[in-house]
Amino acid sequence: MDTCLGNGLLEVLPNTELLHIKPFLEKVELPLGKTLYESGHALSHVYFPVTAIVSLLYVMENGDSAEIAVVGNEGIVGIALFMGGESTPSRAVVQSGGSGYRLPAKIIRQEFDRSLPFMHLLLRYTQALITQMSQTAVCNRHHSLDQQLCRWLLLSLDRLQGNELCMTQELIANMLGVRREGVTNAALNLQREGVISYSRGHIKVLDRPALESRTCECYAVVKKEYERLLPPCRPQ
Amino acid sequence: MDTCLGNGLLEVLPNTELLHIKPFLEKVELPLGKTLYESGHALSHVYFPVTAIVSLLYVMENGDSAEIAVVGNEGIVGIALFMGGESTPSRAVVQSGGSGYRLPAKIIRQEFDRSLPFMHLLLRYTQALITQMSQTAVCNRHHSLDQQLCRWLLLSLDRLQGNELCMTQELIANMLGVRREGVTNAALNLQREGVISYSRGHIKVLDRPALESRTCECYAVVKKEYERLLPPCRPQ
DNA sequence: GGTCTTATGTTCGCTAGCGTACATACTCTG
DNA sequence: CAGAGTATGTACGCTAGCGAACATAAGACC
Repeated sequence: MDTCLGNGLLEVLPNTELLHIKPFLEKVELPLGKTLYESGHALSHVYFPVTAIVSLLYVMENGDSAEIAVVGNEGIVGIALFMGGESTPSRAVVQSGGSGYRLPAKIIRQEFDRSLPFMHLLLRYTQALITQMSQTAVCNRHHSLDQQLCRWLLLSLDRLQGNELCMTQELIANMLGVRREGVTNAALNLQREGVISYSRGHIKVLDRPALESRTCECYAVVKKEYERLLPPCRPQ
Repeated sequence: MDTCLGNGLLEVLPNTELLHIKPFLEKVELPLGKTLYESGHALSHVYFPVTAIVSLLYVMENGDSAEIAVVGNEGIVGIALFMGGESTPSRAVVQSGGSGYRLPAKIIRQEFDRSLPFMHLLLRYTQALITQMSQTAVCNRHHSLDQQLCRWLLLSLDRLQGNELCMTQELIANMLGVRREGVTNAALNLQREGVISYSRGHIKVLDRPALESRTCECYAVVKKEYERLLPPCRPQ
């Protein structure tokens, strides 16, 4: 079925609009660790993740990094292409391997300018993304590593099927911009309480409500904003 | 002169586009502390600051706050109106009193959808704003209060004429999301070195290069991105 | 089955920034 | 010019998270 592309943005797109870009949509595998674009480099495609999750992260001069936002099958990677900048000072890395679609830069720009519904959809998504970025800033400022780990797990979980994710503590530390030992500590706390079980890169979430009760308000704010701005299914 | 509106976005707008919105542009005073919009409330206008500076900040449930970004005469306040969300989970507060223009929600939406040049301009600005937000997240994660104060002073300075700004340490602390005492400390350091002089809400920057050398890379990243995305003057 | 690599756990001293409490000092107002 | 209010300076103990060094353990590879 054409309607079951697996990416939220593509799925809510009216059929006429979808037909325009369909010929140029290319299914791609997005293996863990793959860099979709590099800071300052012009983008060649936008990506619509399906089962993959992509992290937008900023890498500092000294190598330290921090995640700005995360994109899954609800969104699109490469907003700079239709926003007009061609590039951003951040990097996009596949945080959880999977599949997705990509669309050449030229096509997305054409369609964006041509079709108001398409444009409005992408802009609403962009606004949701902005909220996520803002909340990341707030969270980085005010909340504990424990809380942030919960938020991060929940955001990732929402973008996956199932309750398991493959991710070493080292990688999570990179995303959160903290020490690996800090993540170990926070993860142990959660494990001791039976909220998750962790083993060499495999995290199983055993008690999601507990995770939600331990995280800060940031998670709920972002989630609510995504729900408000992005209707869950294609209009009939 | 029509070309001397004093707001960067309005000034680079082609004449034909400017004529469309001119009748609806209303000059307004923006006194210090005025709230232009409140978290979650639908916006009635967008604002184009001229001599004022506006802070976008998030206020947490417990009252703590954190600045997400700052907007001066290079930008526009209320992007949610054309991005499609109508509201945001943040608040816009005048951080430095002055003047500006405002435009009714309906007009900005109309013009945005009608005129591609106008749309592209606003979207490029929005991308610059996104960079500022991202960098705020990074800075909150990795940099010291001293560095962040320098960044904040520079960002504010860039949006003002002259080298003086009116701002108590209490207010700066609110923006940065830190304790007032922390700001006192950082400001004292700068004062001792002759970089600034501080007196009851009046900050004079005595040595801007010194300020730039003490701040983190975040300031330069944001500044460069604004320069890249927003041409400095109206095309002839 | 032994070795190598990678992932996770543990420890220790250190520092930035927090929370709190209070001291000073400028400025406005009566 | 005295007193109130506001802005800034100072001090002290506390904690989260850092940096570094090292210990254990689970797969992976031969």
